[in-house]
Order: sequence, then structure tokens, then C-alpha cells
Amino acid sequence: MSADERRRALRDTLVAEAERMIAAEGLPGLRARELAQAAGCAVGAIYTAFPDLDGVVLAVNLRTLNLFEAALGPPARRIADEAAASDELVRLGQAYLAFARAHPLRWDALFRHRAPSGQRAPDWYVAEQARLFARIEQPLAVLRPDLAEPECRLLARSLFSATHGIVALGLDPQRLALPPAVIHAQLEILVRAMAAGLRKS
Amino acid sequence: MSADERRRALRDTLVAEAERMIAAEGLPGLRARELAQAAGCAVGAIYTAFPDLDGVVLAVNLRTLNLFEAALGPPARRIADEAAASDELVRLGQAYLAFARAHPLRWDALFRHRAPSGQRAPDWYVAEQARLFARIEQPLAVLRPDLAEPECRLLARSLFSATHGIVALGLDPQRLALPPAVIHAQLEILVRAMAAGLRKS
DNA sequence: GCATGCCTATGAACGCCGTTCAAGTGCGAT
DNA sequence: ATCGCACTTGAACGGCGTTCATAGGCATGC
Repeated sequence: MSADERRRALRDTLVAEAERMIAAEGLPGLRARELAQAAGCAVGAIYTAFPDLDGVVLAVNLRTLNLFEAALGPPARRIADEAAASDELVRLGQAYLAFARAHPLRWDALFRHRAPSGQRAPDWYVAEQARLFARIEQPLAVLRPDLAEPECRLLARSLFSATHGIVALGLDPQRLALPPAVIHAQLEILVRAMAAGLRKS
Repeated sequence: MSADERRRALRDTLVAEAERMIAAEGLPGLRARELAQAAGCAVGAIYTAFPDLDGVVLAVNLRTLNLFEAALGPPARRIADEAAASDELVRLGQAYLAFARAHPLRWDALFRHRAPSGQRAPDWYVAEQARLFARIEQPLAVLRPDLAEPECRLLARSLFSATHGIVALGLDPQRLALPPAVIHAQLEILVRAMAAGLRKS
């Protein structure tokens, strides 16, 4: 086995174990020594596969994004009219809520993680985010055919931000800590309101 | 000076210095040794005034909430009609954005801070939050006079969550990092959309 | 004024963290 | 078989929040 192959195998093991640890204990549950022990390597070996622990977290977060994309299923074929577009936005929002509930700590890690040097996320990470935002742009373009593409991309991100806020604060055990059924209902009310309000203007 | 008076004076000094440190460097910039040096006391003295550093952060966060409440000015006297209610919601949202921009790290600390043992925030903290939510409930009640008070309180919190999401992700230098003018415009579009969509249903 | 006893402030020490790097190990080439 | 090099290793480092034996001061009694 070449050195590169071993490094790749180590990377895979580390990411898998880190994923398990984050899913079980959250971001603070990822500790270098514990990770090394779980992966069957020395602490120092982690730093031959990743620049630091933040790199491991980023790799885990990419897997989480992929997992969410898979949970969304294939993109909607065609969206017939404004009502269908509104329905699709609600469906996406509720899929988001369902995923956050199913994988609370992994999902939390997506947003709680901060790169140390204040740098932006790497390109491969931003690209995966963009694929997910495209899911929102699709129905939004049906709802607002008057918007140019840049405006549509922007509005899709803001729609996501609003949805994320409702889910994140609603689920947060230290903030609202709302029952899932309540969040579900509130999310539908507000996404429908936004869709309706955007259409008429 | 009695022991209680000294303890209170120490608390005030610690909170003031901690506020300065958080405003300058964010939550990770608050370190026990540095705080003690700034306050002119020994590290151990911190733990005579607060149970731990999280207690200090909570006290700073309460001051931040008070600062925001002051920035909002006195509650609106009367809200004439649905259009005025919609305007008031937009005004509140933009005041929120303005505050987050003016005090980015202090504001960030409000949401990034996690209590260690997963316990909920203390009552005095929740009470201050409730006073702020009441600002939203007021125009919302005009917009939706059909809602009972519990539903109104719930919807107000969800409206806040959505607004918070737009502001938080929009300002986040590692996520969207949108220019302030863009966030401002998106916020107005979506708050107006929500207000319009809520009214018609 | 002085000795006594309590009580609080002190900061070195503890345990844990991420990260590094001198040293040892094993493997491929000669 | 021997050598040399590259890689793995885990003890060590610096820094963190928190603790606690101890030093010090202050009120009290004589």
C-alpha cells in the first residue's frame, strides 16, 4: 500500500469516527486524543491527514450536507404553477426541519463550527451549499418569474436564512425549545406567508 | 465597606471588563486570567462573584439585551391599522439588524453562548427576552386580531426567529457575508412578505 | 497596644485541551 | 545484511477554566 493510499484510508477512518463522535456528543465531543484512539492511530497521525481538527470537522460537515441532499431526494421534475411552487417551498422547509431533528448534533455542527483564522469555507464546501440553494431557487423562479437570476439566488438564500432561523431557534433546547409539532406548524404558516407575500408584490 | 458591597462592586467591575473584552474579541476573547488582570483581582476572586465564566457571559448578555431594548426606544403608542403594523414589524427588524451591525461581537455572544450543563437560561434572563418579544406581539395583534394570546406569542417568536436567521446568516462573515445594504433590502422584502401573507390568510 | 481567631483573597497547581517535534521504528534500496 | 531515509509516535508544550491550601488582614477581647 502506497503512502498516499494509507493517508487516504486514515482520512476515511478519521472522518467516520469523528462523525460518530460528533453525532453522539456534539462538536465539543470531538477531542484529538479520543479520535486517535477510536481510529487506532497516534494523535500526531491526525495532523498528517488534516491540517487541524477544524479540517476534520469540515470533512464531517461536507458528509452531513451530502446526507441532507440525499434525504431531499431528486430535484422536483417540473413545477406547474405558483401553488405548486409554494407547496415545494413548504416541502423543502419541512425536509430541513426533519433532517435537523433526525441528526440534531451533526446539523448543529454545520452552523456552530467557526474556522479559526476567520477565513471563508473552502470552495468544495461552498459548491455543495450552492447545489442545495438551487433547490430553493427552482420553485422561487416559478413564484417570481420577474426576478433576474442574481436576485433569485439572493432571495433564495434569504428564504433559507429565515427558515433556518425558525428551525434553529425553535429546536434549540436553551432558547425556545418548542415541541416538534409546533415548529412544524409555525414553519408551514410562515413559509406559506412568505410565498404568498412574495407573489403578490 | 461590607463583604456584600465589595462582592457587588467586584461583580460590576468584572461585568464591565468582560463586556469590553467580548466586544473587542468575541466570546473566545474572554479568558479568566486576562479578565482578572483587567479587573485588578486574582483569578480565584472571579469565582467568588460568579459560579463560573458562563455566569459572567450571562450577565454581559443581559446588559446587551438591555442595550438593545434602549436602542428600540419606547414602545409604539398605538398602531392604527394593518399597514402601520406591517411598517412597525419592518422597523423592528431593521432596528435588530442595525444593532447587530453596531455591536457584532456582543450580539454574536447572545446566540453563540451555550450553558455547559445544558440547563435553560435563568428566569431573569428569560423575562428580559419576553419583554422584547412583546414588542413584536403588539403589531402582530393588530395584523391578526383573530389570534388568541398564546398563538400570538408563538407567532411573534417565530417571526423573530425568521428575522434573526436573515440577519445572522447574512452578517456571518463565514456564511453569506452579504453587504449591509443588501441584508437591509432582503429583510424589508421578507418581513413585508410575511406580514402580507399572514394578513390575507 | 497587643494577642487571638476567623474569614476571605490569593495564585500556584490540577486536569484537560489542541498541537508540535525529537526520537524511534520499519521498510525499501543497495 | 546493511544502510539510510521517511514516516509514525506519544511525551512534551503552552494555554485554558477551575480549585484549594495557604497567606494575610481585620475585627474582637483583653
